[in-house]
Amino acid sequence: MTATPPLLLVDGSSYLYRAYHALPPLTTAAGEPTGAMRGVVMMLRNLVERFAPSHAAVVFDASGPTFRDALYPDYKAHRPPMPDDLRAQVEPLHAMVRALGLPLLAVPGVEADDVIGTLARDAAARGLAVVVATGDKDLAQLVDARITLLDTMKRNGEESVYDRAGVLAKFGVPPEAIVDLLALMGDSVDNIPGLPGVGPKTAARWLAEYGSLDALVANAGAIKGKAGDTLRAHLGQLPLARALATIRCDVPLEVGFDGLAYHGPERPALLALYRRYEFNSLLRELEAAPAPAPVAVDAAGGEAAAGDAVAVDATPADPPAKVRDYDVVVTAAAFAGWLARLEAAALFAFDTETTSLDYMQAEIVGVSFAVEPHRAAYVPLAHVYPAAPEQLDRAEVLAALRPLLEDPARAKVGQHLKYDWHVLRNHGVALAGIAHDTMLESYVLDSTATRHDMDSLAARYLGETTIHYEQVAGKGAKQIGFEQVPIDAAGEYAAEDADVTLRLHQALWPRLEAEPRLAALYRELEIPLVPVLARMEDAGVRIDPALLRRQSGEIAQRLLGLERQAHGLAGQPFNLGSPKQLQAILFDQLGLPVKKKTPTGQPSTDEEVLEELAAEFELPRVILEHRSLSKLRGTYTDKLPALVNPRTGRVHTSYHQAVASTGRLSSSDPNLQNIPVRTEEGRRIRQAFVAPPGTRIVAADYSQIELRIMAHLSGDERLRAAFAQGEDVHRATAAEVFGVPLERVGTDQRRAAKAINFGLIYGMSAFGLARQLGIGRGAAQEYVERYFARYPGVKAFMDRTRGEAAERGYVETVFGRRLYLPDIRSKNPARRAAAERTAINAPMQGTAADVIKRAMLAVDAWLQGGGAAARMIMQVHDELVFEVAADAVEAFVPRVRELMSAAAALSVPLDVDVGVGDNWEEAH
DNA sequence: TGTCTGGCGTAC
DNA sequence: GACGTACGCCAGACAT
Repeated sequence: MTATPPLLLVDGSSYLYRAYHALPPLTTAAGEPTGAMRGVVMMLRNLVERFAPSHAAVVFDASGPTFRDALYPDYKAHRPPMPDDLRAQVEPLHAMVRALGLPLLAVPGVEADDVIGTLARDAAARGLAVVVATGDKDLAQLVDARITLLDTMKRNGEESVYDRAGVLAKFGVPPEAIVDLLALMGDSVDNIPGLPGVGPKTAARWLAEYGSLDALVANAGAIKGKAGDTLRAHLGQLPLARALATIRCDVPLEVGFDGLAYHGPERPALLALYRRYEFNSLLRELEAAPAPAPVAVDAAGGEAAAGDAVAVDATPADPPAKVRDYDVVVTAAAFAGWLARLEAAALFAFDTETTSLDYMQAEIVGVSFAVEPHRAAYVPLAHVYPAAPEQLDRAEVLAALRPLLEDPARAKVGQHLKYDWHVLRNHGVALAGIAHDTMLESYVLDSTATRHDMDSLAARYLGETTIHYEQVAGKGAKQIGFEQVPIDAAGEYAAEDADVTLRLHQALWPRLEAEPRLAALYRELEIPLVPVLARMEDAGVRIDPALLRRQSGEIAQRLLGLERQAHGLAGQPFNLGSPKQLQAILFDQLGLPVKKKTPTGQPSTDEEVLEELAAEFELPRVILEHRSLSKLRGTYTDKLPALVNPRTGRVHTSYHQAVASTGRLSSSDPNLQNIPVRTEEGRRIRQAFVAPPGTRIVAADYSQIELRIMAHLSGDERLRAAFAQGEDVHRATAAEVFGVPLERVGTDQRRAAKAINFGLIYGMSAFGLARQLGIGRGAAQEYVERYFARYPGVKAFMDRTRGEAAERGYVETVFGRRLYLPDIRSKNPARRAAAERTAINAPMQGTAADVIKRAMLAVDAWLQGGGAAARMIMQVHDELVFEVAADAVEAFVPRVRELMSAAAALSVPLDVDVGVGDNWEEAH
């Protein structure tokens, strides 16, 4: 940050659209749309806090035509009118911007970009630093030594800052060539024609080579190839395209620089607006803030590091000291006081601090609590750094807390409580009464958000920057265990965690309650699943490390042989594991034909390409075998033994409940959901997942669950009948598509039908099907058409789903789980098509996830009630794996089949295949 | 030495 | 551009 506060220019229009498409369509209780407003207000608030600008402007497009329409009648001709639920937010947003104290500009006849350009250049000429906040890359042309571009609110929640070097890195050309770049590329959103087939890469390459559009045009005759022809054919349109892309920096403005002074928010107006549009967390924050809010912040941030305990890396943008009241509890009396508060509370937030992120090893270092906003306590219990002060005894404190923590009737809220469940379990405390988990609240509200960690949620829903773990414990090599963090810093951090968790819950829960189906999913499925998953993780699975090591050894031998063979064929040694080196050998040295390219333009060496080349050449065959074996060794046979917990002799995965946007679980460290099964070689790894003496492995998987769900969702009579009659669905599909009797279906026909069935679930096109089956596009198209003719209900379902997604902006599972699809209305056809495929797939994949989660609850309840001497140890999307006492297996199998089949009442039966064995491979 | 990205491959 | 959802390996580039 510069010493002098910068001029902050915000492209209000671009952010408004971005927020509208990126954020959930929130409304007030009365149904008025507010999501986009809220997104923009949050962003403005963060920008002001961060840059502490002395002058600022938020610029919007004015209504009516601009000079560009006069230049080019088709300008923005394809842009649909503003959606009603966005238009409704424009006026309220303007009011909020004004109440925030930010000068607002909307100048008729020009666009927001032109106003920003004019203001930016003017300020830069005065020697001021300028920050332009926008989602529109066209503004990159303004960047210079004083003007920087800031792109916040990206899909992944990160931001990008573009100075001159940044623009060059991002676009491949410097700011002054951006206009030329845009003229060549065109802009489909604005309907500016570019050169057909010329994208950012080609355009940047040309400009890098010739320096400017003028020089390129002058040398157009010298450009070779198809692109050169294209260029020569379209020379005439370039001047207009450039004029349209050029931002004007000479717009006459009524307001002068002094008129852009920023004096801070107008509190009463802002309070009224927040209240009117139900921005409750912002409202509470503003109400809690001392009035009037301090505006002038020393931009150099001199005082920031002087804070008492917290600041390891405090930035000037950290919120000013709020009314926060955090205790560090080190006396029996203080602890007794907090215990009493917890006992009196209807709900309390708690959090544990530990020695390790590995839930099986973590020991408690301290615990924190909150029962009301902004008031929290940290109880340090095992800090061990030199001269650490006296702390309460860990065992005694946990014993005192035990009745509360183990009481299912005492409601607790936490962030990712599954972890705390494990940590307490390590100290013999059985956590019960998990009433709420903010991570899951956030996930159920919007599963497409990339992160549901507390820091992200605090920023998103409270607009607050929290103390990050790295700030107190360091990171990388310098990271220390939490037990070594000084108690003062630990207290601020840990107490804040409990406080923020509580306040997040207060912000999130009303939103969930406002959506009854989501609330039910959260309350009845996700929350009860927490202890079930914790128990599965805690159980782990026994593996046979000696077997895996033997396999590693064998594979190593074979790899050596293959490597020698490959080097011989290549005529030189090279690293078979390096796609880059392999690419050089195959395509440069040996001159093999390039079959396809990677997204970065390199010749691909993936399996499909190598298979194709292997028909003619020997080396690719050797590489393929080497690849598959080194994958097995590197990912599985070498790694799994290292992950065996020495205490339990088993591997304990982590199931992630808030990662997959469709509602599935995911698994890591190790990932038990991608253990090989398709090849003979791979399946040997499953032999190392063994049943301990006296037990057996039982694997139960849903048969064709996603296709069954498709039958249910579509209601297609023919497909439902196939399942109802227990037919082999791929065979039945083949009979329909190829018009032959069931018993006459050939293997290739069944294989094709299977590919069609899977393709449908994934939204595959005829093109993809053709590639999958190695047939012509016409033939693939014909298959698809015959399929839809025979299963018209499926066709109707897909059309309906796409339409509904476009209309509502999200799709739902049978149980009401929601997945937002902001790209469904994208003007970019590729993004829109991808969103449509997700729209088709998500209800099926997500419903399957809901179903197996329900099954897990049912089976767990049965087992916890003493139903059988068995424990559930793994979940692999459509499969549950159990470790069952040998003498209990016979009774177990039919019961688990029954519970899983009954997990959902669909209009088709849910069949479950169950296998038993001494290891996972045998149980299939 | 650590961190990030690209290319690739495993599962359902 | 063309098949959805994940996790994780290795190589290589680059920052520390």
